[in-house]
Amino acid sequence: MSTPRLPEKRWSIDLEKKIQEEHYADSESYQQRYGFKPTSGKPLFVVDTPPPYPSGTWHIGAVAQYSMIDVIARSQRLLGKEVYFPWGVDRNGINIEFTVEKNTKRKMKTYDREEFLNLCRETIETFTQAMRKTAARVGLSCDFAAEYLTDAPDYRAVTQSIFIDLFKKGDIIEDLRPNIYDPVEGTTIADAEVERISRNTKLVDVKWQTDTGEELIISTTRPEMICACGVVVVHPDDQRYQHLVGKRAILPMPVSGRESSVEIQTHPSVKSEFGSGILMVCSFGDQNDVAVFRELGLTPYQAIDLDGCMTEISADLSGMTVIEARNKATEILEESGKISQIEERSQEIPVSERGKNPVEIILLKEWYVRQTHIQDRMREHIEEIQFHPPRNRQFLLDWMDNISIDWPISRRRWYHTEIPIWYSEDEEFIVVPPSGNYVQPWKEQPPIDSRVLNRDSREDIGSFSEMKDSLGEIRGEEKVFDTWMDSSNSNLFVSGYLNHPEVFEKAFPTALRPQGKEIVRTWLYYTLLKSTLLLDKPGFQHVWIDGLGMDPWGRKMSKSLGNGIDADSVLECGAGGRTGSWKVKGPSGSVSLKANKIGSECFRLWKACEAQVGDDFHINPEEIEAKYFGVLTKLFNVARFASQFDMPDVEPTTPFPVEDRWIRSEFSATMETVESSWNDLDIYSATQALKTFGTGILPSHWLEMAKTRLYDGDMHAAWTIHSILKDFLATFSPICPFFCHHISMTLYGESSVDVDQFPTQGPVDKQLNQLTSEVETFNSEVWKTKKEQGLSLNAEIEGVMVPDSLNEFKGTLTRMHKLL
RNA sequence: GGGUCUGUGGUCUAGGGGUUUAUGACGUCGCCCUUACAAGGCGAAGAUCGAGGGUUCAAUUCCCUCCGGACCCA
Repeated sequence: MSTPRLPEKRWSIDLEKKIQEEHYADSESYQQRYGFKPTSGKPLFVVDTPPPYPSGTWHIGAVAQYSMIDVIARSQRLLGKEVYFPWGVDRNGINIEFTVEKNTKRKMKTYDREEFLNLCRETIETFTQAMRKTAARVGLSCDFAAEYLTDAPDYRAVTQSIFIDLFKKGDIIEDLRPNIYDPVEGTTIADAEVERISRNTKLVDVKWQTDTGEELIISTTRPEMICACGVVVVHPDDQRYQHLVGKRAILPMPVSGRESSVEIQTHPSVKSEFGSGILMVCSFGDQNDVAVFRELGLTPYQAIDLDGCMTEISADLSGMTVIEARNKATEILEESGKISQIEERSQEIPVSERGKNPVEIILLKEWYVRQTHIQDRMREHIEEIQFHPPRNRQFLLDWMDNISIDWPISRRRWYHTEIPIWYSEDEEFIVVPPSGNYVQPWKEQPPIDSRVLNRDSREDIGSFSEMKDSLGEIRGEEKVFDTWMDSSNSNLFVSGYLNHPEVFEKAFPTALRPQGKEIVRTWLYYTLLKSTLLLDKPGFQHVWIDGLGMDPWGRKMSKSLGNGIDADSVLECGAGGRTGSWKVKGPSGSVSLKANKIGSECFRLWKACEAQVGDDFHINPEEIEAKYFGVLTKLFNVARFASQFDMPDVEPTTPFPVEDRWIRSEFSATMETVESSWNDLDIYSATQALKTFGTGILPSHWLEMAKTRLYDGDMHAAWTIHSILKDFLATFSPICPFFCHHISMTLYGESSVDVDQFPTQGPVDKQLNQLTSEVETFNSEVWKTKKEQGLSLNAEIEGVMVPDSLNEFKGTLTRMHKLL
């Protein structure tokens, strides 16, 4: 008997790391293996990888999702597709600005703009490096050589070009509109960036008077906004107040530069049961106020300025911050006896997602992408996209039902893509750069081949070089884009839009958008909006929306709960014999979790097996190890066992014994399931099928039958085990690439990760497959009988009969169980 | 307050009107070092499918209400 060619007794994290490092060490062979070769002639499959946002450590839930995207990319290669699995890093945005502000303890706007941008770029680069390392460690087969950065000139140029195209088409407009504004960070934000937090506020019941001397009580949490009140409304069906309608209510606070009374009207949005049932509508206390103002055709008052301070119209409150003004207003009202009651209550208030600052609604001139007019067309396109799981399409449709205003895209920040526009001195004309340029209007002049457009009509007036002197002193736009304006091009960029038109033609709609469900309303929605506006096409063929990683008790992992688990700690668990331990805050106190070995292969296998796409998944390192490391050990040992027998050079031509025909037919059935699952992007089913076959029926039943023949050097048995194992490794390698690579290289000198055609097996023999459960049952019975009789499993046994239905298997079963 | 999704042995999961005495895995218990594997193998126990109603000849599966969880919105 020869020694196994797999010398290691079992799979280990150190072995895994060694393979991983070799795998990524030589970039030339790496690119040969995983680089995108658009001219290969194979059908293209472009993955719109979510470019991760570097922020220090990578979240374990995110890494789990990326590893599944990698499974898809690898399985598509296996199916013969030319896969582009890009590696991008999302580096624009307010987060990195905050990080720099925090690190240097200095606010952005106290810096020179250029100096601040450099600090951002340096900071984000260190985070980016750490991320690339984790990406390799978990086995991502991205095209790293073609790395794209969303803050790089080539990427930003695409964003700017798309902006100009949409502007020329009339899909981007400038307007003075109420905007959601973060006064602390000094920038406009979009609806999608607003979140709500619960906070205690004072609900003040203020006594108002009508012009006829009647008293009415109006409850408000924002007495400082009385100066911006445009109307007082009651519900049209509220019998208590019908006599008031049409009268005027006198503002209980002094105001300056405006009327001191407002009309009383009706509006259906009033909740009669809330407070007194009378509502003051201010410009702009909240979104409802905005809607009422628009519907009633009222002229808004500007009560808050860009610094978040009260304006002139608030008279005595002028110049105070909103909070100061609120307290002062309460004080003034109290002194003048106009408060009947103050109640503490908790209220949900809107804050900015990033800065957690209470937001205000302010009238500002901003840039918008028009979106309300195109919703129906978008829905038609969305119909054509295949969602995984199908139910998650609903997240998108629900969000779209709520779209009522256009998308504000300009921001008063710095580390973002600049709005590529210059204004003529008289503001009538704008200058835009030619497509493909990245420009920074706040510090540069327009490129010489820029065009001059009429600001309102968008008509092209002429070239900048010719008209230069007639424009007066031109002014570069200082504002930048919302980061989603960049992110929502990712599918266009990776599919070759503008830069590789010949690829784009074949690659769009982009094959796959994989993402988490928490950013459906932003990333997915905005991307689809753009493909509809720009190309009138669906942006994708498939959208794959995964669930969220949760802590072991089903709660979202977050810093504030202290229940987060760092990705590297899981991937490195077991390396160098070091065990992993985690302290996680559970619902009742801290819990210690321990694991001896996990690593990338076990981690990927766990995610592939544990949860269907779209389901939230609990992350517990102890469980990952306990449930899935054994699977690797088992498979490794099957391979190790096989590795002591040589594979015959050619398939034996003499007939195979029934047990070999049977297991090959079973394997064919498994391969059919696996192939169709990979085609459907169904990781779960593919993995389950492989696991069941590889750890169950193959070793437990067939191997036991074939053992003797293998030891005797039987060619049929050797051919059977190797041909199955080789194809098994190929189809399993999307899930555990390093594991399969190592075994296949050692045994066959070819890597399973290089297989680019789904292995074809012989036909399924239905009649043999029908005997499978009988074989399993019979084996179980014999094992059980031996146990009951106190016999060891390899002892001879008398009186057991092979049933007639398994007549064909009589010989092999008799030998296997040593039946007498 | 509203919407969407979700609730299956201790844990995680499959299934989805009758073929189900509900799948598999982990854990538990018992037995076994059997010429790949004790980081193994074999076997056993363990679930009135969240609760309550309804539709039906038949419900874990469909509908309603409630309870719990997640996400989103106002």
